[in-house]
Amino acid sequence: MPKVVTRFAPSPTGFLHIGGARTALYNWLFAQHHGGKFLLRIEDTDRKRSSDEAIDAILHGMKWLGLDWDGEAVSQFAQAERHREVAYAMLESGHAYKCYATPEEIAERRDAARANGTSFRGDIWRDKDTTDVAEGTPFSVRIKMPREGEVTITDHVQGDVTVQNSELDDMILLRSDGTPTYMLSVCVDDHDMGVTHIIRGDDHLNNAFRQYQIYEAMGWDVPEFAHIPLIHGPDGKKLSKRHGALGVEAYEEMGFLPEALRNYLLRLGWSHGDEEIISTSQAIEWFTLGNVGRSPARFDFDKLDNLNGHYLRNTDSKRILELIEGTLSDAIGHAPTAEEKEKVILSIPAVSERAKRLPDIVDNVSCFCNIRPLALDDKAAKTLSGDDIKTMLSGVIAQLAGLSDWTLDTIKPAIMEFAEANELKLGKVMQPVRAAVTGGKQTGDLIDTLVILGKEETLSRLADQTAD
RNA sequence: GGUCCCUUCGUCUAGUGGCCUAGGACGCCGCCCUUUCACGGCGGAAACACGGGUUCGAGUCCCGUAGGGAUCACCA
Repeated sequence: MPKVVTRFAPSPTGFLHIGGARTALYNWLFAQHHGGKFLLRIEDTDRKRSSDEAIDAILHGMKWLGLDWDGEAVSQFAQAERHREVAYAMLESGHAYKCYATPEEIAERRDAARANGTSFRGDIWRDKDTTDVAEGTPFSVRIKMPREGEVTITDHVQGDVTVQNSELDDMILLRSDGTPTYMLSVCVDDHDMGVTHIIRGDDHLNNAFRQYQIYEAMGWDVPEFAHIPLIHGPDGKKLSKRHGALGVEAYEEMGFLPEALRNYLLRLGWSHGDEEIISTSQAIEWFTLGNVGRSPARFDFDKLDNLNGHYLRNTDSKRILELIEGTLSDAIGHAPTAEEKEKVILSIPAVSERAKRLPDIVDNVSCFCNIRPLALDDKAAKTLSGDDIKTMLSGVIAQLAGLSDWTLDTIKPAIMEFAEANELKLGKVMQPVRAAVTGGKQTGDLIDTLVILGKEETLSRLADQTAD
């Protein structure tokens, strides 16, 4: 068995969308699983629709997701000369022929056929005598498809699929301007790059039969195929740029961790028994094409959120800080100081417990920075608006101010003592203190919060709420 | 319309003829924990599209119907 070589071949007409990301993931995983290679090729043969921005977006998306490819990303357009060479070889061997029909003529014939309920195979010049054609007349090169028989492809996901050769059209290999089409280019590149397994979207299943004939005509080994189902939007409709499909950078901006998205994408259409949380190394060990489902899946943000929350909780605080530093600066209006960062890091474990996305952490962790006077949310404002709250808070300040040690073991007894002395329930004291000190943010255990904040900051915030 | 593919809880899925009175996860509902919030724990509602076969026995195999999807470019 030859070494496994897979590839991801996006066209640079936009960002790397979620479906493409999953296709790339599966290709990457399959190659890793077999100790093979994973190649990246940019399908830029359509010069008009390709852009460098799109290429950058795709490369960035791949890197962010952690899908590293072997060697350099290859430009398909750069191989145009080789593709042309193959087209001419097919012309030479009689597997292709010149077509002098104009695009208008073709369109006309196609429309007529459609109206008749028949199909048009583009074969106007297939058997025509070309001796009368004037020198220099532009022509395209079309493949001469077999008209008899059928081909069965054993797809690694879809199983045996059979198509009658009579269904195949004489597709164009070389446009009349001499540029190769995608259909030709993919075959040549996949062959030249030694790709053994083509794992791609379901939408290419029909193309496999057309491409099969190119391999046959050239006498090349036909690669293995695996056509994975497409991803649909929450409403069950196909995900497209117009319809809810987002680039992976959008998920990055929304605050998802790449490992969470990877895990989600892996489970969307693939399974290993009841496993849900799957590490990358585990995924590499377990991934096989046979476990890929055959029906399209819907994208579900709730599940992604849940998974992301799991990974957030298990991520080192320092890394979280690095990830949120930029947005945190925006939130507090200045770049966090070293002292603020220290407090933020201490608060991250507790805050992460209740977060689904990075912005949730930023929002709650922001109150550990020096942003007095603290803005209060509605609930906190209401808690602090009660009768005698100011007096009570002043009492708490007095109680706490006397503490020489500011720790878990000194603060809690002090507050309890204060509550008892004033015949107040603990909650009646804790809730206003929490509101005054956090402004309503979710920060975990109150005493922990006070410890992290420090004595001075705590007392200042409390004092802020006793002033008129 | 032609061709091809698909069809288990709302969603992602387990299931490869008996282990299925169909399991897990997300979401939802209830309870517990609790100084807030969340996490967590416990419990609950919730599905084999339909109709025929084959078989001692079908979610699992075959056929049909319905529904969904893909594709039919000098785009990729």
